[in-house]
Amino acid sequence: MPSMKDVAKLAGVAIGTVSRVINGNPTVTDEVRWKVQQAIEQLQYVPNEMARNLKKQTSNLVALLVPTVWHPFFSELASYVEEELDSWGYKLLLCNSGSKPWKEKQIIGLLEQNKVAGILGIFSNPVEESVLHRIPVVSIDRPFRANIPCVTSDNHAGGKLALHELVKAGARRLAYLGSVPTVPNECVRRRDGFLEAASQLGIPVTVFEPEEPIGDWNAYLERFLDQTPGIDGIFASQDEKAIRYIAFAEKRGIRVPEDVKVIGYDGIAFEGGLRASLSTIRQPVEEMGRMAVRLLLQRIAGESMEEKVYPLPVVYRPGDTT
Amino acid sequence: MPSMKDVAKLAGVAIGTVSRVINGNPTVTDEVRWKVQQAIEQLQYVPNEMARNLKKQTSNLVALLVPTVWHPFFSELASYVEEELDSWGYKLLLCNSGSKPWKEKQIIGLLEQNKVAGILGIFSNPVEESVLHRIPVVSIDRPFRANIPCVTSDNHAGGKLALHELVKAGARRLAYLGSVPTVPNECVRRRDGFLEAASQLGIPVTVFEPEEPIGDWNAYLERFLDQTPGIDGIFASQDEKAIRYIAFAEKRGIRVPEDVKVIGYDGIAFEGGLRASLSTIRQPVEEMGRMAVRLLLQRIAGESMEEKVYPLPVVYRPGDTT
DNA sequence: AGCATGCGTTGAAACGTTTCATCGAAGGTG
DNA sequence: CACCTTCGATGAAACGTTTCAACGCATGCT
Repeated sequence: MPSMKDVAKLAGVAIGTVSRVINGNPTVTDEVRWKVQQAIEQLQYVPNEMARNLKKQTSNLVALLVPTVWHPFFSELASYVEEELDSWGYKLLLCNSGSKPWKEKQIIGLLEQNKVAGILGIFSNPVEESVLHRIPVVSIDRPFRANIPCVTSDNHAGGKLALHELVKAGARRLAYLGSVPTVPNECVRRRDGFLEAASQLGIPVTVFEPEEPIGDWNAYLERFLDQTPGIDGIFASQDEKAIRYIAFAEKRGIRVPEDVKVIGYDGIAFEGGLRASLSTIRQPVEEMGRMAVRLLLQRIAGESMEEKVYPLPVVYRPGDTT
Repeated sequence: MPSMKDVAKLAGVAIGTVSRVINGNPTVTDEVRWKVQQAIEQLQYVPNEMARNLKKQTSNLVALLVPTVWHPFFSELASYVEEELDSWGYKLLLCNSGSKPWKEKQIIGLLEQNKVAGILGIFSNPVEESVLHRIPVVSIDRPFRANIPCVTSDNHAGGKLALHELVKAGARRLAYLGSVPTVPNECVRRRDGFLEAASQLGIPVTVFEPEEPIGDWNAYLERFLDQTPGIDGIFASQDEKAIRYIAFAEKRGIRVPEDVKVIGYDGIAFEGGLRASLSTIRQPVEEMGRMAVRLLLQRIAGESMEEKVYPLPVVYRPGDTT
């Protein structure tokens, strides 16, 4: 592999001059620039990014930390994040935490060693304060700490929207099928928006939330059905929950949407999926991904942030379940 | 950020000694090791991976190049690849090529600059010979060149399997809904396996393949229906095609599986999706991902490969469309 | 006592850049 | 003509590691 030294020798200039040509520094004579470019061409020289990074003490790598990329929402997100990063000359390091706090910590440690320029994450637990001093971090979906910028969908508005759409579809006896409320992802805000709008309209809502991550879905949904007799409308905090509910309910002879209307949240459900699609509150995944990247790059550039949580507008995507 | 120099000074030893302690070199006295570890602890020292990489002229980064991670097959693959890499101490660099040859080339160039340890890819066009001399490469799904190891599913066997399952389900007048045959992904082998098994049983098959990537699905499927009247069984070269066909056909009053049985290929279709699932030939995604990683790491370690194409066994996953 | 042996440690070179103080020549001014 | 600027180019230091030849010091052998 040829290095700058070789280029410099061949072009008959100093090594620093080669550097300036490569970095587009304008204080170079056209003649010299031409000679250097010739030499680069001839030697097929390509700059060694590692050396550059070592010198500059930062890399062109940005990490995206997700629970698992094998989930439509996260893979769609990753896709946009990669695209946006690429357009700014950064590369994407993808890490799966499996939602395990210890794994998350370990990964962040490794990322520090690798001197990534910044970290984008859907975190499962708060990021250590000390890390924040050393690496720019932007959180997605989960506002753990006040001092990390966080990009989310407008969960509160989404919850309200879900309620209004269920009512519009004719449902009157509603249930909320939620997530563990102690994990501060934004599901609680979806719930609160939903409940707030419901109470404004004087509509009763049964809230059903697990106390810990769900292991046995069948048992869980069985319990849900028991506790919500006569229900005719459901808002699920995530599409996946909605889909599982529907599969389970139909086996029990409950028809969707005739007997029960269902609205999910996320917008992951395979568009034009087999036979039916889920009505859902669609998160603005693309905007969230791109915005998170741009915020992170601002941080990397040393600019300060204006606000702390950036909620992005959601839309209702009608399907066949309302 | 403290460096080895600081640690060495604090521990009162030479800088090289610190290096040996960190790398677990056994030729270090327990006493010295202890002193160094104390110093590391005290200074909160973490090795700088960049400097290490520069010196060793390689990184702990492996790139995975996919057309788009926003496709269930690729995101599942990425997930397993990441996990396997992680277990070997490598990190995953994710790149989307968008199936664009120019983009693919550009990315590979950047990866070279970044001195990735190796590249795993679902390539859309042949990788330049010169690159192969410099970086270990393993191809997934598409055996472009004889000199790159390639991990695929056993497409030929998968095609045969599809035929037998369609016949078992009672179909007799079959069609193959395929992909552009000039792109040497392995779809042609699926077709050939399908046709071979069909001719052995003396069953006629209508082959329908686009000449270029499909733009207008409606027009395309319209044409397909016109050219395959009276068909009662379809093998689609990819799940996505199968799903689109079904959605389109049902609008035309064709019932699946009553009128037409359908089998896809990939195994991506959302398990337990809304109401119905696709019958499909499932690729062994996990095995493919892990094997590709292991092959690549062998290459990186300088070992030679035994064979060139590694086909992994597929299974039939029955759904509601046969 | 003299000498080879082996082991643990040292110090410096090297990896390939960027950056900065310095230098030399050309051009403008008094 | 001497002097000050300006501008392009130079050369070396620095980034934080790894690696390797060399070194000093016990130890065991003759």
